[in-house]
Amino acid sequence: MADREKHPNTPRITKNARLVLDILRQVGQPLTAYEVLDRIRPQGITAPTTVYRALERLVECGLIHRLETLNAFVSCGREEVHGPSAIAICTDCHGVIEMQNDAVPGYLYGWAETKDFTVTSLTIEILGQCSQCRIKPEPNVDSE
Amino acid sequence: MADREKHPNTPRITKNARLVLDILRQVGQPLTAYEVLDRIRPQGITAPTTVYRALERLVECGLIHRLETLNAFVSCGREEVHGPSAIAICTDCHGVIEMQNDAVPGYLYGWAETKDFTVTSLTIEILGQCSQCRIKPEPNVDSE
DNA sequence: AATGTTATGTTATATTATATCATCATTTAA
DNA sequence: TTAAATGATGATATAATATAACATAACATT
Repeated sequence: MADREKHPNTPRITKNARLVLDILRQVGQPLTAYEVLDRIRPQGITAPTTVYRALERLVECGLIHRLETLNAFVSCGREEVHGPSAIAICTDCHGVIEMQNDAVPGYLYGWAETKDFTVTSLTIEILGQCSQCRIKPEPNVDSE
Repeated sequence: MADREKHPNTPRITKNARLVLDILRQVGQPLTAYEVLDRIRPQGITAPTTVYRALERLVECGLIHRLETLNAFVSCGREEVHGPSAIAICTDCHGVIEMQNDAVPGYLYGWAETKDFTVTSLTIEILGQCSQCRIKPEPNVDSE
């Protein structure tokens, strides 16, 4: 409630949004909408629409990120995110590293401005391999 | 052919890739795979698979970009692209502006390195409104 | 010609996302 | 206190995006 007072233009966190947020926080990794749905079924949620609505709300609240390159959603590293961030995603373990530095967004906004382009959203995603997974590569099933 | 000599690890441009590339170049705007399919049907192509294969090849060749935020594909502004670029996409007219500057990718690579993260791909997309569309807004259907 | 390799064709299906409309809950205002 | 308005949820259907799997064709090499 304090949240709402501080950020009155932000949608409130409804019952379903709460359920979805808890799942994403508990997992700590990106999940697709349907993966969320599978985990939320025990709570009586059966329709994709329901999950998508909750996810959309949470994105608007800045509590989760949508990862365009994975078609998935992940809870923010910090409690809440303000302004755009860059996200590195390990394609092996699906771990996520967030960068909250303003430098890159700042630069991109600046560039957009020179093109007389009005920015409404910024997506910066980096796919690759985290240090853990480089050291200890995916256990290969048929490595004879 | 000179191309293949210069970039031997790049897939060659096959018949279908050629067809798709020509369409994307002619249109000059992002198209979804199925929009490409519609325009390529007259050439006897009927299956999504065929289009996706061609698109994948063209992305590998660096001749087109995949736009993650639109699930669409657009031919490169330049003949061919080397290294990652930032792309601004107008949500009104779907026009695309490419930035080929190395600064941002360089910064992001640097950041990834500090996290000991090995980058395999970089996606930078900016959604918003181009100057044209800000001046002359979308003709609103029911503006009474 | 036999073989291997790459590209293409064909069918089916998986995955991701939205539209639509009905119902329920909560607030607002008469 | 009810009526109206608004916002959230539920339920069903379907749209839009993408891939799997396997068959055939084209082409190069031997």
